[in-house]
Amino acid sequence: MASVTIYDVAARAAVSIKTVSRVMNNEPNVRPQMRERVLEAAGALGYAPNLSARSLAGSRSFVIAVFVDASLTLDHWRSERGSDYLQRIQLGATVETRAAGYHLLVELVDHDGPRVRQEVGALLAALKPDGVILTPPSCDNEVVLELLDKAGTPYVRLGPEKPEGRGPRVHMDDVAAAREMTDHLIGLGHKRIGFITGDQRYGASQARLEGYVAAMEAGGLTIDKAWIRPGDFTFESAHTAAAALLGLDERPTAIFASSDEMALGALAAAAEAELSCPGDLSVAGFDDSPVSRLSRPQLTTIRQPLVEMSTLATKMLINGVARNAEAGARPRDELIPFTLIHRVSTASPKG
Amino acid sequence: MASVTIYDVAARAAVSIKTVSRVMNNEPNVRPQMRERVLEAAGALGYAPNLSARSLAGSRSFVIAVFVDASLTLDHWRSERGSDYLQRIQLGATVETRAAGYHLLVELVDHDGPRVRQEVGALLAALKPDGVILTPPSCDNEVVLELLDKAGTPYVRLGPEKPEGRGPRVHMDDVAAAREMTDHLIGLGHKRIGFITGDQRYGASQARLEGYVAAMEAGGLTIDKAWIRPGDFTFESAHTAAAALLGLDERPTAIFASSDEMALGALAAAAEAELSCPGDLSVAGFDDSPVSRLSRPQLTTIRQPLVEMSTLATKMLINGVARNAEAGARPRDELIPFTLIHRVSTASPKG
DNA sequence: CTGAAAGCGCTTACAG
DNA sequence: CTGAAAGCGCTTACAG
Repeated sequence: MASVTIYDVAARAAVSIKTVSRVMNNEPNVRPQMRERVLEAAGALGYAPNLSARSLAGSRSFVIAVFVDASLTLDHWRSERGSDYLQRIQLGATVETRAAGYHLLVELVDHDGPRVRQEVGALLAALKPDGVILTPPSCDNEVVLELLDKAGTPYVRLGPEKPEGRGPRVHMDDVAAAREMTDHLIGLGHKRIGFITGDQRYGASQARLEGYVAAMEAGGLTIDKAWIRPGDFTFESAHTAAAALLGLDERPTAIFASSDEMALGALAAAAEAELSCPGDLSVAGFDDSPVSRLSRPQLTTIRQPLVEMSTLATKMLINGVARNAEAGARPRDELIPFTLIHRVSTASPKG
Repeated sequence: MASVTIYDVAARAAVSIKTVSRVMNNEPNVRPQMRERVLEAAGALGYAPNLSARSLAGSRSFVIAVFVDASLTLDHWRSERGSDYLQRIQLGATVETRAAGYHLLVELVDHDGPRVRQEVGALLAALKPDGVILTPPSCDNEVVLELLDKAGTPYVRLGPEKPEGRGPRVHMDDVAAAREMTDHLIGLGHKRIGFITGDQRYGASQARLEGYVAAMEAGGLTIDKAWIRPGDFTFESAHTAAAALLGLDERPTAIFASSDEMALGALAAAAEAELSCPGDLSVAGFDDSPVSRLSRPQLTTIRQPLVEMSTLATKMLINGVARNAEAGARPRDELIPFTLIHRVSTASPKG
């Protein structure tokens, strides 16, 4: 079926295509009566402007792209992990792009090796997106940032590690969050608190560890280095780590895992050691992912405002706020607040 | 920065733009030497063909869209459920589109009310996607199918309920899967098997119930209607349903939940009733979602081949297989096999 | 095997 | 407030 074009609408409304264009773009300088006629014709014909033509002729593509790391995504899938990080990021972006008449493109980017430059270069040249949302590690990749700057494509960095003047960012304070959770445990009376780290490929892992260390020090508690065990965000890694912690001569009375999924692994290890939670052992998670509510006891955790972050990032891109890299103007830096969700898995230690 | 166009490449290689076009599209009839020169020039210039221009001038847009229901998605988010259905569908589609040089667009569609026609019509007119992947309930929506047919846009229906001649589909047999799981429980020696249904807005919920009923009947077991309890795919709904089942005078020795998340709810109810799993009670799930491995005991469940399904659907769209609605030719119907994953949560009843 | 011309459906930059 | 012309960067259909 031949599609209906701006010419068909113009003919039916007996106006020029320019007038149709004005109406479709909500431009000023159209008499109400003309606008009415055009709208009527467009409605009757079921007209919708062709995106490709708009993009080619004009300066906007009505497309926002999200860059996601290819190998991390595939890894995540292969290791069958339950994180819904991407899903939440996407939800905010999809809803927001849709509301503004934009479209969301999900692009897998291979950040390892020398292909990045070629791949991202081609992506930007072919797509000409009006904005790009950068998830880790894209948000910290020098080549990606350079290419984006060179192409003049606005972008927002989601949860970046490197702050220094590299474009607008939207993030949360992982250090402060981990610190608050550790303070929560200390406040409950815990002195021996174990910590399970996340996958070191993510900057957040290091930040959360820092927060834990800072809070322990501020609380006057000396960290036994045996209390810090490596994990990689998987249930199994935390299961192993927690089992080791619980096998210590003086075992911790609380375990702070860097993700909810890992907290569940710690819970399983506790059950196997016949320790009740939170009676014998407190367990804290991080993320407030759906799985944090799928255990008994339900997990005390940190709520990451991922949907809010991607919603804001998308808005900035569409409003043009992200573009304001004015001479000397500092790029926007939005810190979104986290929340400690106190559920059932943490309590005061016995005695 | 002004982008590099086909003219720049043609000039540098000292050929016509048509030759550049041929090389970029891997068309025949180009001498190796010419091709070499063009490739060299394109590489040096960092040229990538503009998608909008290709789409406008040619017959392909290099875009595949996935239609996802808006309210179901928002509901899912609000109810904080842990299903990764969409994530898995998207993974297959993203990887496949990328491999073929295509791009994946995620479109939220509002299927309730009268807006569908306008919204989907505008989407197709504006985007002109080369193919559309239809997730439920898009795959069964008459207006969506009609619009797609009228526009001549190839599509694949993922997990549709209505089979009759409405375009190609890729799906799994939920009835057979539920039947196999029920047979598994019967084979273990269970006679009183409780069933928790899924959200009735999804066709799969009804199919799974049917499979359960069919297997019970085939096994010569009479179903007490108190054994079938309503759920909506959430942990809480199953927790309530399972508690009711366990409160029966003659309680079931096994519970088959229509999703993994619900199986975890059943597990929690069992723990509260001080019943061990699988010793006192067997619990089976459905989906093989990541959460099925996050419990102790790990869940026996049905693996849904979602990534395989979306991968195949995308391939069909890109290969043009989905387009073959030749006169009289029956649309492709691909049934992807499921797998019963026997883990720890199911065993023979005591005694 | 190669290329010159026309046109895809819009927006831009101008003119009136 | 409205419109005629040019052009965005490609592919199509055709000629040689």
